[in-house]
Amino acid sequence: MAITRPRGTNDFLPEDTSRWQAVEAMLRQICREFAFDEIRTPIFEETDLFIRGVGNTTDIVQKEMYTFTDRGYRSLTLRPENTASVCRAYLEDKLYGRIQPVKLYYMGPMFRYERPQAGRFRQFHQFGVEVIGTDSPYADAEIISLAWEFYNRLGIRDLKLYLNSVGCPDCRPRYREALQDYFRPYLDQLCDSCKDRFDRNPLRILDCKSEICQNIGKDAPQIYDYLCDTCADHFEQVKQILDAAGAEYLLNPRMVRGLDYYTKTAFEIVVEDIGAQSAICGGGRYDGLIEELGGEPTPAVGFALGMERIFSALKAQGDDIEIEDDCSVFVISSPENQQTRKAAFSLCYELRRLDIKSELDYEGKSIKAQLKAANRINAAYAVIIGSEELAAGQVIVKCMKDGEQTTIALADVKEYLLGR
RNA sequence: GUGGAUGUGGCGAAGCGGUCAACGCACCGGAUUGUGGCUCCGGCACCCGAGGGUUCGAUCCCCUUCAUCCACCCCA
Repeated sequence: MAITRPRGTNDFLPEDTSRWQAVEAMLRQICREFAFDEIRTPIFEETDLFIRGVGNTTDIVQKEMYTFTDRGYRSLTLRPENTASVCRAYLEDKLYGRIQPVKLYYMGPMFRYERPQAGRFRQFHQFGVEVIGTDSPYADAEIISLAWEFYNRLGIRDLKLYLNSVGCPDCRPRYREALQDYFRPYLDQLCDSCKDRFDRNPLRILDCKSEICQNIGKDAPQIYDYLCDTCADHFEQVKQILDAAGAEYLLNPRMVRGLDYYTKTAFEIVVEDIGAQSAICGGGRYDGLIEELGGEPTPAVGFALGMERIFSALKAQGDDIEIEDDCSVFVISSPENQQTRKAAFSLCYELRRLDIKSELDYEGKSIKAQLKAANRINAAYAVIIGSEELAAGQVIVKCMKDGEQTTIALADVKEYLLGR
């Protein structure tokens, strides 16, 4: 095979796309119930949007972006995530002038240049929601419950919801310093990646898989002791609202968000048994992003969930989405009689207009072969238009399940089949 | 970017230095007259990811390369 698809991309075949469509329909339905409207933004944007929006220090910006120069010498980037674009649209399209908050959802492909692995692709698909224009903890709780409801409806089990607060530009730096002060004496004992993390993102040391680092980090200061009053209060309210709603969450003070723009609430939904990339949904509050992009200070919350990981989880848990793979009617004609073939074509067309899924043979195969084809695609009925039948204005309707067949008038087939 | 595993027909899968590269599934055709699903018969890899090398001889050994999978990193 000469040309293959680019590394880390997938072809979704009919047996896949029907499942995707079912999940997408479920997501749209839930969004309707929660009063979110869809937004579609470009798949590529000016590179600077992501540098400013996602954060120059993040892995995404530093090594994972698909950036190219177009013929007008503009630097463009395939979107690695969609929140920055939605915020850009909020400003550019003046959504701040509408009723606040603005509640939007999106779904579509995202692109990150990473080594592929279980649950990780270079082109992957996210569904996400954003609530822009309110700092209410109810908004945080709302989107969390939306995500949770979705997974429950889908039937994914053993989910864990991790909740944390990562503070804000007022209080996070203080915590960061406290952590660095704490780890500094142990710096040369930490694992290699944690030595890097020390400067880049000391919060991540707490989450290291190495036992040594875990042990060293045991008595490290907790974020909760450093949150400012505003953040602490907000966090407290989110927890109380979730408690009141009966949501089960786990506080995870070590959970860090990868993207620079997060403030206050951070959450993650995780399923075991889909491999190392077990985060199936991640989100939080990003009160500083709109301002960073040149707008008025505007609070917002959102999350993104990975579509591919949904299917991994379903598969790992032995579940599948019910899909219809049968055809209702196969119309058969006599291969040697063009009149019957045309009559079959016409009947097929009419059945389709009645919303009856119908097929017929194009190749002039023998009746035996056509019946075989009907059987193979799981047709419920075969309608046989033979020369003799056509001459008499009749057709044979054969039930493929039990083999019973009856001869009826051609004019009556549609009604007959509609009644089945 | 780093590490490990793998790469034989549409799919699954034997063979691992020397007979025509097993087998199963799928697919195609046939088993008398216009009728499927079962059974039976027949067909289906000048080639073993690609390129080089070693050898009298390589799918099986070596090198390079590409791809896939898994893990690190990070994240959805």
